[in-house]
Amino acid sequence: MSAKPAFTRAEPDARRLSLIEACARVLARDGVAGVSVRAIALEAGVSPGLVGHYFAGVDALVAETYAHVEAQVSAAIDAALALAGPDPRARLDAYVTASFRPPVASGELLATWIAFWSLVRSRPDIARQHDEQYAFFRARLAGLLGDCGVPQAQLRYAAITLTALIDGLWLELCLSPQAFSAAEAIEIAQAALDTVISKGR
Amino acid sequence: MSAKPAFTRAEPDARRLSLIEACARVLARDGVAGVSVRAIALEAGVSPGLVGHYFAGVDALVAETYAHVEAQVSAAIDAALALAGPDPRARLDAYVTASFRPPVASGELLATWIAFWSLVRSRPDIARQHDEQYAFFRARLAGLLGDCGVPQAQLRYAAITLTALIDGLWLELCLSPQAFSAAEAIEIAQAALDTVISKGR
DNA sequence: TTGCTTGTTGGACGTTCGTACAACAAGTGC
DNA sequence: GCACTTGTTGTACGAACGTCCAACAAGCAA
Repeated sequence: MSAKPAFTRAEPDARRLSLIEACARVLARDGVAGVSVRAIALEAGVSPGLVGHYFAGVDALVAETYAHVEAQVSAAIDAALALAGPDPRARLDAYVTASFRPPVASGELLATWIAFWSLVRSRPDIARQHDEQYAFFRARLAGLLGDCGVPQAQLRYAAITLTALIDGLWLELCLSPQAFSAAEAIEIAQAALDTVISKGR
Repeated sequence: MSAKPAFTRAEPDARRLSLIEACARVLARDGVAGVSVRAIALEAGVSPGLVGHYFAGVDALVAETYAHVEAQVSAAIDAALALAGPDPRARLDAYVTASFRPPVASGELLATWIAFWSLVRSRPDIARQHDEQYAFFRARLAGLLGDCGVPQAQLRYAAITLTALIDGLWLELCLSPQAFSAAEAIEIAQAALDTVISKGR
């Protein structure tokens, strides 16, 4: 008679991933306040002790969850870029459009971002992770802008400007979706693109 | 022989205010994770039970702290506007400049904002408070823009755009002050002002 | 001075937290 | 089939949490 196994032994990487995904779900459902070792273990269908076996603490797990979710966001944007083809301006438009549609713009994602932001000020390692992430955001956008003819000397300002604008629109859109629509956010961001690109010519 | 009083009885409004200020200090020092009834009471030099006597819970206290801190921010901006005199464009410049200098742009303030944001998704009353607050932000900016000649038909988009840009710059400036400087943020925001205003003419 | 109102205290209570660890069992190599 | 490694469990522990409330005392009215 074969009894059901008491647990299944997973590949370490797979188990880490399942815990990270469980953390993302808890953040999406209950926000920062709902995150705890036990809640995450319960969500992952795993005993509480296992969380400590893979992560130094909740903070570290949140930081890795942010990195994982951010990688998904980047993948979604890269997919949109690939779909847009080679035309530089079409690629920028695709970047903007993808930024304000699911899965990038969503209240569930916002919870992960906020949880991560709340750690930046007190944890130097997480501050560094944040800096690297946003430097990457700006660098990717600067590349797209350069392809559209924005001169090198203006790339830094242009990238900071558009990253901040998109970030601000994204944040307010996720926090209160009824203040303005995703379509309006796209329209606004593309108008800003027009200005930045035409100025550079 | 007059012994030292065991406690001093305060005006209800004054006591509420001291608790709100203590909450703001705890948020600034320890972030969202450090906020608890006991920590706030200790910071205010008051017994833990008193917090429950004035506020329904930590969430309500955080919401009122946000409102209070936001009122200080608005007061700082209004003071900058008053100092700028009557010229519409000078007033807009003052608005932007004040937005990126202390006390508006500061990591301590950010902690209060993040704590508040973390409550928006799960608490409908706090979501409403947020919506009203940002509607006010946009309305004030729309007023200043209208004084600069931006036509009525474009006021809504212009206000959304500039609020989002300033918000995004402010957020990234507070999170990682070394990515770009306050002076650069001011320069960027004023360039955006130029564009929006000249487009309207 | 006396009595009343009520802001305030401080601790009890049950819950939940993160951590640690001994025991267990799944999978692997031999 | 056996021993070994180690991923996994489940619990115990102390600390910290929010809530509650009886007792206390400051300040006011009479």
